[in-house]
Amino acid sequence: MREEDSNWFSKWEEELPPPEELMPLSQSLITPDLALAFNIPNHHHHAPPPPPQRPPQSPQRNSSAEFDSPEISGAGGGGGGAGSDEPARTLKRPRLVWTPQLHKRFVDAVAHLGIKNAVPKTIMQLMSVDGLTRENVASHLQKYRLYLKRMQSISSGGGGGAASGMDPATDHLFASSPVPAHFLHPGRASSEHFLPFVPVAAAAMQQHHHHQLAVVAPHHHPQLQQQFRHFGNSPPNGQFDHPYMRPSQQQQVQRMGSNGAAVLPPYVEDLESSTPANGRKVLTLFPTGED
DNA sequence: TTTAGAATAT
DNA sequence: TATATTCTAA
Repeated sequence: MREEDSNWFSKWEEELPPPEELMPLSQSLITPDLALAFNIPNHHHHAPPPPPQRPPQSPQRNSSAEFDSPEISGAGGGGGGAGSDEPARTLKRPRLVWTPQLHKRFVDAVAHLGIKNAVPKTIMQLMSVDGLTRENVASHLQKYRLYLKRMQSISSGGGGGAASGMDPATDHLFASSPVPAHFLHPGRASSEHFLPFVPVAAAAMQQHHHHQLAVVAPHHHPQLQQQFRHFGNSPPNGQFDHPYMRPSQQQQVQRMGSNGAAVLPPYVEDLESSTPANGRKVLTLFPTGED
């Protein structure tokens, strides 16, 4: 019927940067130890296979540990604690750093899913960022919602100007990506074709063909964000950075032929890991060289 | 059971 | 502070 509905996704895809636009990885930033731990060949340039991070939730046990972190996390000796015998099952992963690019991915996924269907699991699947866990997304989503709420409060109450209550440092990340209008006033999209119901792509199950509900059951009522005046959230300038990275590795995200399953183009993360004195690894998505 | 959401911890 | 982890509800 409406071509718009059918095209919205295509159009959205088009705006995605081609592989040529992909940002060069800065693998060199990866410490030798990390590279070794992740089986990353020491390629000064080029794009080596992404670091196989331990799959988030593996219902099935992969008998073969893809990689085990050597002494980078354990270090020291003296027992090392839990890591001695046990495989990388309960290993702590490096802390994820949400770069503007990654956040952009996040926003895009949420935007196209709709607030209603934007749940951590779905978002995670749509983002197709390997290594991303539901927890990562959930945590970020939590903060993102607070951010949106804060913006609503500002525009609504307006007590003292938009600048009030705005933490530059805190909101800077979120400010990097424009907030879709539907986020602010769900249910009523003035000049935006908004899909009332978006069947989640899901389908991204583990290696196994275990079928899971691809759609979120509209059981509960999503708390509707009160509509508020649309205030110019567009960043001053130079906020549009959509340089993506090279396609991610194997990503079992397949689009559902049934309905317009949203599949975001592969996303790759450059990881730059640092090993602070604490020994806690830090996973960093390398920025695309924006300002 | 699993998952979302919020609270809390590091 | 940012993110992870934990806890509780649905």
